Amino acid sequence: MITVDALPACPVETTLTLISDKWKILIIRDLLDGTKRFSELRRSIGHISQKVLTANLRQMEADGLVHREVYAEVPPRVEYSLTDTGRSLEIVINALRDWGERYKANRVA
Amino acid sequence: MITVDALPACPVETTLTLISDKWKILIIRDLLDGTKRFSELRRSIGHISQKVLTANLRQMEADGLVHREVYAEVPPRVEYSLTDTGRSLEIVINALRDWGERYKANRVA
DNA sequence: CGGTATCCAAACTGATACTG
DNA sequence: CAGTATCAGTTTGGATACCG
Repeated sequence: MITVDALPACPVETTLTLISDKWKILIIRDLLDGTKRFSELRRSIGHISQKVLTANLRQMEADGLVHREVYAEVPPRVEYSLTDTGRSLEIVINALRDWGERYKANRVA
Repeated sequence: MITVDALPACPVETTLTLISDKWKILIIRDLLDGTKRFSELRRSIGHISQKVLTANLRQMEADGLVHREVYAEVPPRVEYSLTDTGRSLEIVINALRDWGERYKANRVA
């Protein structure tokens, strides 16, 4: 858990502290579509190792962005979803998406 | 220069390819205030080494985000500014800033 | 299935020294 | 001033093996 005191003064840096890792943004992008299991998430993100995905999800859970629900079944099932805070990042993701689309369009033009 | 062909299909990932490095976002944040010399930029960003700042600026120049102007003086003067494409990232930066402010406010509350 | 633990190679970073 | 070059130290990441 990143405490308030440890957050940088600049709000831009605050956000970067929480999601600058590129995987985190992709995790949020994919969880915006709804709850996903660990393996589903791994597949939808693309090329990410189990270790790195786990580490990212644990941090995001600690930071209050992601909710982790463990079902006591055999075989085990673990589902990940966005918290309200995590979902509020949709605005940021959309800004990234819009800009990426325009950048590509300009490059082709 | 990242060619169009090399850009990921997902526009979110395209944007990340260009600016996911946290320094790049801070560089853009600071250049949004106007043209800056190398040393000014280094100071305004905070704790960044000369090597890393140079490397980031070179890449951003190649990607068409930043303009580099060298003045043939002694001592030399090099000024960096945003291109139109670079400046268009202001929307993204603002989204990051707004979200960071809200996140901190909620943490305190 | 969804992890954790371990090892190792590769990437990044920081400090330092030097230059046009 | 604004770099480039080099090298050691730290981090990061992938591969593998094993567990509840």
